[in-house]
Amino acid sequence: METTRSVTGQIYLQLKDEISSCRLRPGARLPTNLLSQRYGVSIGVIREAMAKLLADGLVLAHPMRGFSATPISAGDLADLTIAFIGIQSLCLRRSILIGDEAWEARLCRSYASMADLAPANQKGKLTTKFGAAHEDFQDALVAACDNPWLLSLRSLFATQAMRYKQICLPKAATDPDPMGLAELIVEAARAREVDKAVSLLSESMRINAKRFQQRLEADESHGFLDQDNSDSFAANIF
Amino acid sequence: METTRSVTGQIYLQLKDEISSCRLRPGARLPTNLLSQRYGVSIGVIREAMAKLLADGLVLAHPMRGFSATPISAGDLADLTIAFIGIQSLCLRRSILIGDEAWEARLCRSYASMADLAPANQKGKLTTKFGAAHEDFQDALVAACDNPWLLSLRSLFATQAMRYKQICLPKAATDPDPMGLAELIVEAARAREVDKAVSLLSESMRINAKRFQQRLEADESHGFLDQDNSDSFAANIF
DNA sequence: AGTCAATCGATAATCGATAATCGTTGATCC
DNA sequence: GGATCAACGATTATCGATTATCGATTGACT
Repeated sequence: METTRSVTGQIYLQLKDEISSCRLRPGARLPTNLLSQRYGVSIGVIREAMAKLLADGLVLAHPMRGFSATPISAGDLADLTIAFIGIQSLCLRRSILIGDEAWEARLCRSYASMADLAPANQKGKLTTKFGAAHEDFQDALVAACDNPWLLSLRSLFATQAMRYKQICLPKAATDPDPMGLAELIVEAARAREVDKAVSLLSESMRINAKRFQQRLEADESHGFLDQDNSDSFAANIF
Repeated sequence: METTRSVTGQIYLQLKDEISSCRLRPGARLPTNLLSQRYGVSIGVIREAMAKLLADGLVLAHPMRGFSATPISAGDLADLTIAFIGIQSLCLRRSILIGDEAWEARLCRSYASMADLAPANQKGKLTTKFGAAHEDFQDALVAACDNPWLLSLRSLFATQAMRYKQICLPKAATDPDPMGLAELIVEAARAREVDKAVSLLSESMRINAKRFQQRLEADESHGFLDQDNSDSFAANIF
């Protein structure tokens, strides 16, 4: 989309990053005038960036009352997980169906480099390196999927999931089995056992989501995720 | 979204309608200045509406070269069909899983009113009434799905499919069996035979898409869908 | 004559200011 | 004393004009 050259595109990417990383807190109001002077651009640019973020589901529009970062909640995570698993499964199905040797090779390579980083991860904290490797592995699984619609949907959900990762990972319990079912998934995928691969991947995603879910529910019971911190939104933003 | 009250929202809906109905031809350029004077609003409003249409996949953005209505093609229809079937299946699965008696009742009602209109349709031309009934039937199938993500994806694809309907239906061959597999689908859904219902619905959608596909390929071989009519875009728009 | 560069017209992207809208506060009335 | 309404302040939505960018055309140079 060559979004990096236009001012709007740059602002969009910055805001997307700030919201994805939860530096802009879920539920926080996003006044256009404050943002425009913060970034040194006009209000129109901010509004246009907001429109794109709206499409990503990263912000909510309140008519005549501006925008806010979309809140996160245990309930939304549950919905998101179901939908994400569904899309990822569709992509994987198609990927296995039409993937060639090159796809298999990349998948194995990706799995290997993730496995290399797993021991380091066992120490207790998830390194960003391992996180990146895990994402690369997920990408490799569906790399052969040729359907642009499914792929764009997948990246939509990946963006959403990112926010929950950022919120939950630092506080979540150590993953007892970071490699999960990865090896079995690779085997099933290479053997073109579609249903098996899909159900394994689904199970793997469900397990991960559950850890986040528990973390979120604990937070919610303490009111940590109150979306109504509108009075201190200025502090939230910067 | 209360989109009807703001100027941007109204313009968005108008443009969405004009593109969905193919009154704004696929591939046609959409110069912001022309549109702004056409609708009597500022360029900013047009741009903001474009951003939303971009999210709907109804327009394409060409950096520094404006917007155009997204082209349609046999290839895109093929991709779209696969993705749409996938999403619709996910919605249907969930709908059958948690649908109650009220859902069953609505489904039967919807099927009945479609069946009532089928004989009239047999005469040769698809009435808009039957089309609406068919859409209502599709909605009723997934009405019990409670996942907002899946539902919004479904409406996204429904919008896309609308364009192909508008283009292909008037020229397509008469549907020999307009009711398709509807009755079997209803039976399977009510019996909670998830896999059966899903595969029947998938098959039904595939058959429909195939008719459009053939029509499109015929048109493409005659060059009717050339996207490169940029010189006469003004004539295209109005 | 062919190729490359500078210029020109057309169009898109951005801006600053204006108009419209909402929530709130304070005064008035019951 | 409590409730209602009106004016105010804050914030958003919209506009028209300015600036930046693109593609094509013309002209010079090899």
